[in-house]
Formats: sequence, C-alpha cells, structure tokens
Amino acid sequence: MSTPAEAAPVAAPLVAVDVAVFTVIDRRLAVLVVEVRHGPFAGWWALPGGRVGPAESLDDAAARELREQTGVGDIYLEQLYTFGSPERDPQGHVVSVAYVALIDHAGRFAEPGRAGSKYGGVAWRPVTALPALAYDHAAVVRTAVARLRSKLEYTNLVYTLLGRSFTLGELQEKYEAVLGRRLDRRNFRKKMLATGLLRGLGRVRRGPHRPAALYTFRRRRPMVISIL
Amino acid sequence: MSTPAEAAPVAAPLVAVDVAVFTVIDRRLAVLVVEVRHGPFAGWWALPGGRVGPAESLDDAAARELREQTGVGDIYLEQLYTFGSPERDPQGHVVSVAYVALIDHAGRFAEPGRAGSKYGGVAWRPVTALPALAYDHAAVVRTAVARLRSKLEYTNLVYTLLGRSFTLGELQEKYEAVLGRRLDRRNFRKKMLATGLLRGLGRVRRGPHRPAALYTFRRRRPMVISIL
DNA sequence: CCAAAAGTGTTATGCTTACACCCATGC
DNA sequence: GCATGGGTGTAAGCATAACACTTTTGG
Repeated sequence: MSTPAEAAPVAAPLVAVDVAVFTVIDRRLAVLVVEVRHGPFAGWWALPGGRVGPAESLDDAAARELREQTGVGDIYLEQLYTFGSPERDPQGHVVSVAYVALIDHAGRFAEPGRAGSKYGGVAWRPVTALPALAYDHAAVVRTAVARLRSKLEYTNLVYTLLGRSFTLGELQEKYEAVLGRRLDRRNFRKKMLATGLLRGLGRVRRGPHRPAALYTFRRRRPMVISIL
Repeated sequence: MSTPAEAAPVAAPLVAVDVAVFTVIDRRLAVLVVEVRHGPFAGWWALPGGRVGPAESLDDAAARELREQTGVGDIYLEQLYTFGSPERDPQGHVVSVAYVALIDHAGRFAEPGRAGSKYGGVAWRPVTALPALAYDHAAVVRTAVARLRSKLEYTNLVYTLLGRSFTLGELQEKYEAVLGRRLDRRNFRKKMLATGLLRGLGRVRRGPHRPAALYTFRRRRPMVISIL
C-alpha cells in the first residue's frame, strides 16, 4: 500500500516500500496480497507496504511493513526496483521502493482466507490468476516474476521456498512453478547433484508412492552459482 | 549530489537521484564526477544528482540533473538501485535512486578538465583510480560497474559506447575496458558477427596501420540477446 | 494389480576455448 | 623494413538436451 498520509497536491515526493512475497502453493507460483482499507482503492487488493520512517533504512521498512500487515517475518528480502511515476498514486507523489520476498509457505494463511485480522484480509493468489491490483502493483508483480525467473537460474535462491529437508521431486516442483515450464527429471537431478549444494540425509520420505530420498541444502544463504 | 535543502533532524526521507555516467577513454572505463560546492562535502567529488521535483518521474529527474550539472543529454539511462541508509547523507535522510548511464564520450570534457562552469568542475575519472567520493557514491560506482559487466554480456548495450561506425577492434576495446579483461580476437569476431547485430558498411577506416572494415549496429536500441 | 512417483545412463549436438600465421599500411 | 593492428580456421573439451524403462510403494 502506497498511501500518503499528508501529501499536498504539489509537494516533495514521499517514500514508501512495497513487498511482493512469493511462495509455491499447489505447484503454482503465488503472491501475497492484502486488502486496502482506506482511500480511493478501498476494497482492492494490493501488495503489503507503506511509508518509510524518518530514520529507517529501506530494508528495515520493507521487513517492518510486511510483519505488521501480514505477520510474516524472518524471510528472504531483496530490493527489486523503484517505481516513481507521479501518477502511480492518485493521492500524491509517492516513490515506492519495491522488494521481492520468498518464503516456504508451509500452510501460512491456509488458502485464500483471512488472517491479518487487524489489517484486513490477507491472501495468496496465483500469479496466473491475479485480481486487479491497486496502484501500479500489477507492474510490480510482473517485474518481480521476471526477476525471480532469472535469479533462480544463477543463484541458490530456491532454498527459500523449501523447508529443511525435501525430496528432489519437491525441489524440481519449485523450479517448475517459478519458471512456468516443465524440466526434464533426469537432467535436473544430474545438474542439481553436480552443484554440490545438496547433502543427502540418508533418510527417506514415505508417502502414497515409492519413498523418496531426502536432501538438505548445505548452506542456507544466498549464493551466486550457476545451477540450471 | 544528495543534498537536502530543508531536512529537519527527524523528518520523512527526501528523494534524490544520482547518476553514474560511464564512458571508455584510453581503453579504460571512466566515470563522470562533479565537484561538490556546498555542505559538509564541499570540495569533494561526487556523482551528478539531486532532488526529485514534486511531480517529476525518477527517469526525468535523472536526465534533468545530469543535463543541468554536466550538459550531457540524449543518453542511455537505466535505473540501478536505491540507496536509503539513514546515515548516507550527514545532513538528513535522503533516499537516492541511482542510475547508470553510458555514452560515447567523443571528446566531451577533453580529459580531466572543467566544463560545467556554472556548476563546478566536471571530470572523467578511471574507475580504477577514483578519488574519494562524497556520500556513499563509491558504493554506487561499485554496484554500477558490476551491473555493467553483467549486462554487457547479455545485451547489445555496447552500442551506447560507440559512434555510428566503428571497427571490430574498437568494439572489442569497449568490451575489454568494461569487463576489465582481454578477449581472444578471433573468437570475439566470430561471436559478434554471428549475433547478426552488425552490418558491414563496405567501407574502411584508414589509420597508422592496415585499414579496418567499418561496421554499424543494425538497431541502436537496447535489446536482450546473448552476446559473449 | 494398478496408479503414480522415484530412480537411473547414453548419445548427439552445439558452444566455448585455445591457438598461429600472413596481410596491409604508415612511418 | 619494421612495427602495428587487421584478418582468418580448426580441433578438443565441455555442457546441454533428448530420450525409456524398471522399481517401489499405497491403496
């Protein structure tokens, strides 16, 4: 939400942050949206966000707004792009620094429902079936998805979408959801194992079908390393 | 320059733009710096920049500040990153949207000299021998160089560093200056010609040595296409 | 026993890299 | 004639992409 509190018609631009949080639900890439409570966009969906405080860094502001509006914390956040068209907010000139975040949703906001109580509805929406978004947030999501697709191919960022242990099938599922295309299973395994990023746990996940070996990431922090 | 005019000790952050303009001079990557006139950094060098106007877009502000302070216009500009640490400007919280620009210098500011008269000194400085820069502008330049190096490898952006006609040797020289390493001449020619981006002019540049065939870019606008 | 996911190797192709010699010119 | 950059091809190694069958389990 890029809602200026006191923007006069002609005033210096205000600074806000907006956060596009992504996760994979049901093999589809989904983004977290919140309900706008006030102003011309009341009732619309928007990305969580808001004004940057007087002595606050941009990264801190993004993390704070996200936590306050959705309860989501301890999450991978990366600056995306800054949107500053004077027309992007009908209430005044708000320059918004957009962030991308990634999370293993693990059942948060169990499907399209309410959660943030105090702050209006919160929901995951598949990026392929987005509702109309307030402000220029549709453009923010487009830019964010493009960034994610390209970064997944040259970093180890997938780890943010997974729990501590996972099967190679689950790993591939995350890639396919973000990239929006199917990958060859044999080639995928070969390359992932060749990166040396994974460590086999020697355990197995049981389920409805043949049990699958469990893996974990050796290091859970962002690294630049060619993967696909 | 990220100089707030009226920042109170605790106030909403102000919005500025800073521009890192690059060119290749003498086979070295150089960045355009201006002399700071006022404030705690008076006498230091800094990137050109300044406050964003009330109803001005960020792109417009970057182009305007660059033109006003250095006389440089009609240039490739791309948003880089937004720097917002509360400590980056000792005079107050200024969020600065940094831009990268590229230009064929063609003798502008003939070597370390003065030019912007009204706005203090203007000079090209090799990125390998930068003076101390005001604010966090050293970090901006580092980030910008990293971006340039990576973008040169998957776009046709070199064209911004060259005039309308050029030899393959000159083209390679620009790549080597930005990337900071030598390239194999035969492989470079093969790949560049294979991209289909170039058109031979059927003319030749005469000089102190064997004449070289002249080429031009078929299209002088930014495109994403794997090159090196 | 059936459905569904797990697991596994080989081959062809294209791309990348390394590398050396002659040519044309101005001085 | 010499110094300097222009111009050209090939071979080896590597990474990528395409492709099918067997295994294990739960239901």
